[in-house]
Amino acid sequence: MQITFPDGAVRSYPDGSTALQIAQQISEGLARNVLAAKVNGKVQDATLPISTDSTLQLLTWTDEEGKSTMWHSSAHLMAEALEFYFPGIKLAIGPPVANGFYYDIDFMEHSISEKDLEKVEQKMKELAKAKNAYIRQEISKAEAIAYFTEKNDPYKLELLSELEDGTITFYTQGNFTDLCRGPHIPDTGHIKAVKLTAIAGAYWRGDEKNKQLTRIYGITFPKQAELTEYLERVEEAKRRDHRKLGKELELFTFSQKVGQGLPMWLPKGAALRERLENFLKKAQRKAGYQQVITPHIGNKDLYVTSGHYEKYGADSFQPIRTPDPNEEFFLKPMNCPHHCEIFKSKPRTYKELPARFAEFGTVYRYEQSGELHGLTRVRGFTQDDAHIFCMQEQVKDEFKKVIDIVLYVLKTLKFDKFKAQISLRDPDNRTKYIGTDENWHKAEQAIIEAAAEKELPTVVAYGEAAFYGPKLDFMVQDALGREWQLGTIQVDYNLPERFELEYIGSDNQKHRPVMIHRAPFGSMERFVAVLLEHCAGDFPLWLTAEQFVVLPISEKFNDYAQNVADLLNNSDIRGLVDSRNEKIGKKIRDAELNKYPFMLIVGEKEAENQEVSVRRRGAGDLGSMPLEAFTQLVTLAVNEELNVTI
RNA sequence: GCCGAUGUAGCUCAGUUGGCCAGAGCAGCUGAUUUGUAAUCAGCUGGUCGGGGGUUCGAAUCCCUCCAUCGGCUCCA
Repeated sequence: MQITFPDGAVRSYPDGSTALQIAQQISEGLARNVLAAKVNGKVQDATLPISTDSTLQLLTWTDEEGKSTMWHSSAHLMAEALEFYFPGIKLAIGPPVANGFYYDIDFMEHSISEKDLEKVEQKMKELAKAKNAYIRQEISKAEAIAYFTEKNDPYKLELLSELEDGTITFYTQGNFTDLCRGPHIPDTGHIKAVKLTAIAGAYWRGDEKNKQLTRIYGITFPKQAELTEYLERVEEAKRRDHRKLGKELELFTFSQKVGQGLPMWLPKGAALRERLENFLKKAQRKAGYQQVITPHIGNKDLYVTSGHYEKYGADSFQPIRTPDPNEEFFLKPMNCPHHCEIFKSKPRTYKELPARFAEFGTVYRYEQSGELHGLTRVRGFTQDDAHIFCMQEQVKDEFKKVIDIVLYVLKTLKFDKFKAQISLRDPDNRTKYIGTDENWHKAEQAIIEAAAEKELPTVVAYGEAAFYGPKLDFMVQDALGREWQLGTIQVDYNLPERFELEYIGSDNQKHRPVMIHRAPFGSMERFVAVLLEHCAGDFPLWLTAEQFVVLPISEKFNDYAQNVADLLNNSDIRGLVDSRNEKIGKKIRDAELNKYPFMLIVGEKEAENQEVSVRRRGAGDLGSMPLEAFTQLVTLAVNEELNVTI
């Protein structure tokens, strides 16, 4: 048979050769590293015979598929070790994930805590050393059912009941056999370093109505050094954690007395947020948006009309009562109903469309307590919201303009690695959504077409739409690689109908506008959180709280230092004086740690020559220069940061 | 909400076979020093050991409960 390699080389091998044998012929070293094989584009065991002409890619640790194969095999190894210590446990599923693997397990009468993990790790290493082969076995459904009936594992039996006879395989290594479609690494010997990272609860099949199983997360490596490196990366991520940086940089705080998930912005954080808001307001002004302001609460009727009451009423903050027993108000969970009423406040004509109402609107949502997370998931937050009311034929164009704003925001803040996700309805569960099929179809098409015309690389996610409409979401990762949705754009045909919005067309007839919801940041809270982790607290110069700090050599120069600061502040360069009675080395150290971008050191020489000695954070001494030269330096740097084309 | 873990000074952390008035570094305050590119020295202040209840002669330490936080799950208008 002819085997074609990724580099295009073609060689012949005896029919029935395995990928591992082929690797051995190339080199022993390669064979030792082969974890799996990609045959004709499909990943399979390296030990599986190949019988026809094929393309072959030998997968090792450097390939994503190689990694996930090893982690999948590691899940089996962990299961074997767990069965050793906890006989009778019931295994559910154990797949590889982005960083390692997990296994969901019903521990029955046993209980496990983090203290047990170490001995499980040890057992895994011991079993790995035995170099047990992962043996694949095709098995009939009846036999498979018999095996797991004997083992009394209801989860595997449930999985089996959904599989077709003739497609079922078992994998065995050492004393452990699992229902598994594979593929797996050749033997356990490849697993050299093991770390079990967490114990968590997880519902069987991801449904909270089902029993909660115990999920154990772990990660393995072919070398101890790689585990060490991985653990260092995790430590680095913790250093970038926005909760830690937010505290250190005094940006925001929480209080038990105020309540869970209710952030308070400290002076520096509030100033930062204000700069972000002004940055976006400016971009929006150019794009024809008008700022509006609406109250924090709304009458129950508003949300009955919008559909939120029915959908979320019971699970949200409960109504605010008044002396009038017939009156109920709700904290607003979103701004769109208010904006619909603004649209309705007077008769509209096609000439004023698109109408774009923008508001930094603070909303309140009762998120489950276990879901709250720093600034990324909170109960009270401010959306950089706007609603565009337009004619059907304007939808696509408006949508594209919004994409431009989102890209402008992301680019200016150097988010190069974002994901654009088209969130559509779950085709199997339409009851979750309000509105007609026809409207949904129109809205989904508008998004798909606009994204395509903007040549935005997108992924489609079914079931991720909002209950009233499909979305285009922009996702960015935090320091630990968790994905967060920031910017979002949504086309909505439903609310205009529910609110009976109308405009007079050029035909002098009444028409229904289409609504676009959009928030380029998403929310100020989440955006600042992700931005903090993205830049590790080193904000761009235009955004940072203090752009400079003047460091007098001794108290004798405090007056001159204050003079310098005042002059710079008057030219809209932000900063302050460190007039503490400390040595210059100490002041520099503190300034570096406080992430001030520029340190202006002033002593006798500078005072005499009316200059400042400039030190750039991270870069060091830039020499001394007149104040105007420094002003120019900062202005140029800021302009460059903000001069972004998309 | 669920599973697992954590909670000691503003911050980072010591302190468990239960036992003198609970410790350190940093920060803060006071004083000395008047300083040239990443930590000057000395003294001092600061804690209902997350809250409440219990066991005990005695609890930061053991038990119960509530709260908050962290890692996940479910959820996310």
